[in-house]
Amino acid sequence: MKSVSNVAAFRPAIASVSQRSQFDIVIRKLRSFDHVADEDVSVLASAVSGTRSFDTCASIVTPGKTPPHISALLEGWAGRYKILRNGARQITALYLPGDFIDLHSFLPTKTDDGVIAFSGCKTAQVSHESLQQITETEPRLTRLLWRSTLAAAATHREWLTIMGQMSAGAGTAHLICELYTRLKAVRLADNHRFCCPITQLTLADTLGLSTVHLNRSIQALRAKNLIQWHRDKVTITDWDQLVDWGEFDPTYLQMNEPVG
Amino acid sequence: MKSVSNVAAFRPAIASVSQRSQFDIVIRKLRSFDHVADEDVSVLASAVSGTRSFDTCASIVTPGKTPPHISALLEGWAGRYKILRNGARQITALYLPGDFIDLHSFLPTKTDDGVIAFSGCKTAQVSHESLQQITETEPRLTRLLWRSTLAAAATHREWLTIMGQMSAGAGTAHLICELYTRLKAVRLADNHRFCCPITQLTLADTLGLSTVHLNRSIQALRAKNLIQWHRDKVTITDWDQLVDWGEFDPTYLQMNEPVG
DNA sequence: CGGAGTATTGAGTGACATCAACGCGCGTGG
DNA sequence: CCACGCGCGTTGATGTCACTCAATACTCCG
Repeated sequence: MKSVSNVAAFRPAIASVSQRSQFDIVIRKLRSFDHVADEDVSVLASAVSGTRSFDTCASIVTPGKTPPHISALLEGWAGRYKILRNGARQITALYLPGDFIDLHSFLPTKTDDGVIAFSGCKTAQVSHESLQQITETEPRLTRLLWRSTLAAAATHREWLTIMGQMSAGAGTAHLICELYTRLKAVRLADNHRFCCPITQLTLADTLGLSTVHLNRSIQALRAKNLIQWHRDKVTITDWDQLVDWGEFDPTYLQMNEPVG
Repeated sequence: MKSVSNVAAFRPAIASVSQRSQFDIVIRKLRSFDHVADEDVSVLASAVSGTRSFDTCASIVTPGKTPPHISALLEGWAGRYKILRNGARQITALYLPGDFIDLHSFLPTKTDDGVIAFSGCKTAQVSHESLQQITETEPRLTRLLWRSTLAAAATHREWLTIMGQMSAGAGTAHLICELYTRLKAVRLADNHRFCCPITQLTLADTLGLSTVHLNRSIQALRAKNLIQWHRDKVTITDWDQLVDWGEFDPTYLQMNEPVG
């Protein structure tokens, strides 16, 4: 666990034009699931009360504390994690731009896990009250938001399969396919290339591997000419084989458009 | 994968008195999360269109097929699973009496996993249309159902932590604690004893272990005098130590009452 | 130019998997 | 009632994937 300097910049409560256009990424994400009515877009966008910025390694949600609002990620990568007594850390979710981070927190749920920024991040906030109101008056939008939490749960199940049954190499391939597919859905990746701002340590904690072994798994993928990985630039040089090796089937991501 | 003889017994669509009392277990489960209004109980119970019975090893949801209705488990244990090319099976969820099995299926989600009965099971059905209607007119009940899917997601994250970071023995201890706690919440367990109708093979596929190693993990727990396990009867002889060894914190189960 | 963080490599160890055999309880059929 | 077979639990021997420890490179940054 790194230091936790939370550089939060509160904005005025009235959604500005620029704020709204930043929020587009969230709409793009929701549209990747299904058609979204313009009216629902308006309702959701106007529910945003402000944005916050986080430095790398800043704590977005502190373990054990229920945040006073729900957040959607506008920029950067973040992740949910849990720490065990021996210091081991498991990343249980990776949040990419457009993802809701803790949509579940508006229901009086308790969690003992935290959310950390893996790169510089910006989030948009919606108050619990606003979301509660949406569930009262906007059933269609409510179903859409519910659905986005269900897609997250399906991703959890896929990761369970990776960790329980797949080899380190296959799991790594699978995760790379997932990240590319999710980024592409919000137009942050294309041509089998994407920017991966997180370290191998983070990826290792996600896959339940040691950094050493993850590194060797990545190198095995390189040796097979399936990927290139230089600093934070990842290029998938053989998508079909990577998909095959990782047994990646994007069905669980619930997207309505094909991948390529 | 065993044979799949689906002995389904359809009942008339009008909920009978006995059917309604069977459905009580689902209400008990929902009440374990939060207070449930009597009106919501009525609405939900009247949405039940019938029950079905399944033999051990019967397929409750066939992989790849979207079921025409959603199901809640009234009796028996079931589980969601995914099979890989090499035949490896990962159990991604264990369903106990009172749990909704595929509450997510009413939203047009696709899944390539299946649900299988681990013991004789009975389910109650609610049509997608009824559930859709509930989301239109019953926001409070909708939030409650949403919440139950969020608790399932939190359980997935806990299992990710088990599989990624915990030893086989600690993970086994954790799962035993979880099962007892969940069963106790619906009054199917007490006094640190419960009936576990599933085989070690199933538990091993849940924890991502081989049967041999799971068996040795269980025996280690026995040797420490933490549990007794004879046929399908499990007795936790030292709850505090089992909780400690498995680092079990029931927070993620979202229950509003203490455990003991 | 030094230092911190990250990536990479090597060597040794350990946890868990695999393979194989045996016991045990239970249901079934003779 | 017993013989048989099947599913499941248990045990031992052996193999291997991934972890740990440790050291070295690379890159960025001050």
